[in-house]
Amino acid sequence: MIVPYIGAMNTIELASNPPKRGRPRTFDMDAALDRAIVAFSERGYHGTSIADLSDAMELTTGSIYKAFGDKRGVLLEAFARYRKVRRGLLVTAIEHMQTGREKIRGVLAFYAEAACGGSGQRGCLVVAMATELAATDALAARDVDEAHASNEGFLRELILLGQRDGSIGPGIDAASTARAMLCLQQGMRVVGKTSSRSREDMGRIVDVAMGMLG
Amino acid sequence: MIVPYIGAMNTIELASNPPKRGRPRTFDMDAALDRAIVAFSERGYHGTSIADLSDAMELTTGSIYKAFGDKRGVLLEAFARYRKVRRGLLVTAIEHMQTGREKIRGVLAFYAEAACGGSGQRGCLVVAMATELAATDALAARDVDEAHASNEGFLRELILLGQRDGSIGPGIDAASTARAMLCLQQGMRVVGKTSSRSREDMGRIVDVAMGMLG
DNA sequence: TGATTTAGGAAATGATCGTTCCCTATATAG
DNA sequence: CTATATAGGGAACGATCATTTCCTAAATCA
Repeated sequence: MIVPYIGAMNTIELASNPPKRGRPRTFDMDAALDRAIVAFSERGYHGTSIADLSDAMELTTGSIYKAFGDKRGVLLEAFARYRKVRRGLLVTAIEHMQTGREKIRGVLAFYAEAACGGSGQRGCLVVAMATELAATDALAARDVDEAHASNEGFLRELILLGQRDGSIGPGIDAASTARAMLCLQQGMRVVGKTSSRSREDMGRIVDVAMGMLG
Repeated sequence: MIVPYIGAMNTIELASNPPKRGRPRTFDMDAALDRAIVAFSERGYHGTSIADLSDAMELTTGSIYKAFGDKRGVLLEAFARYRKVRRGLLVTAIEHMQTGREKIRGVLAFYAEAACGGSGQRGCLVVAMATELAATDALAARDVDEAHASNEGFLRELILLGQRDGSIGPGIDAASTARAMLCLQQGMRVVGKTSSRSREDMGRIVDVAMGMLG
């Protein structure tokens, strides 16, 4: 899915026009990855065996290795899709909001909601990869760091937007506040894994966190 | 270490005066657990094999099973010690501070410091257990939830202290603010795993987070 | 059509996993 | 001293792990 950058035209061509030789793939790659995301998020990388993935993705062992190379390949592709899908949902969730301040609240509420109930217990793949693999897998660590930097940057831009539209005071340090909010997001996903806290409890966290905007 | 509850006197007696029959233990239990904590925090539960533990704890396979029953037993004891040690260090770090507000800052700074550099990459055992085991191990999930509740309660009491000593305004919702700060703590440990952020960056997160106290 | 290429999948493989066994060592109890 | 109880530790065990192999199926290319 993610192809190396060569140039705009080539990248698009390679991504959307894979070579049409041999028997075509019959399973739905996105659906399979979505199921892998659930498995890895719930049980972690080492806690998910190929047999588990085979069950979850509804693919045989051979097909998994044919399509992804190895177990780590499944994780890396699942991670890339996870980021893409979650970012898409997040952007949709806040695009109708008017001010930078409201959008920031929307982002935090998006994570608070994800940290509740079933999706909360399922957990966040970014958090799972960070805690389990960052220390031993350099590529995984880079991916996690990229995801964090991206999320932090997204928040920072929204704070700057809020300062331009006047909904956030000019005295706020956008970079540091974005970083703090990134930590809050990731922490909600950790706390949500055991979810003895209600949706209302998580919602109030958002209210409190908005205090960081002055 | 953990003994079944029989009665207050018996419990204390058993815990502090283990029966003195048979060959006495020759290894240092706390030192061994400290090494297990490092191993589990770095690589996670499933990512740490008995052979890894044997290397880290400087104990043979047989000795580990003799002393802890099984791999999960090592984790649970390591977790208990992790909580005890960290709480001790935290209490010491803030006891000289005068106001509730200052103590809260001290707590956040304690976690910010832990999230930096080597200890940041090593990671937090509470976070590791939450993300990897909460979904599949009910006892581990309960332990994590207890740890979170304890940390949240600790913060809440400090906020209430601050409201009594006047360093924190009476309008602050102690419960929700404590919960938000718990998330921030846990999130710092997640982000700290890839630690491309400097000690100064983490320090500024504390400044921003203090804004939640009004 | 026949050659080539890629996908799907069952069975086999070697490595590593967590765990147990068994023997020795060292303490206490009588 | 003998019996008993617990710790230390190496070797062995069955289970499970990730991965490979090999065969069939289904597409394109010439």
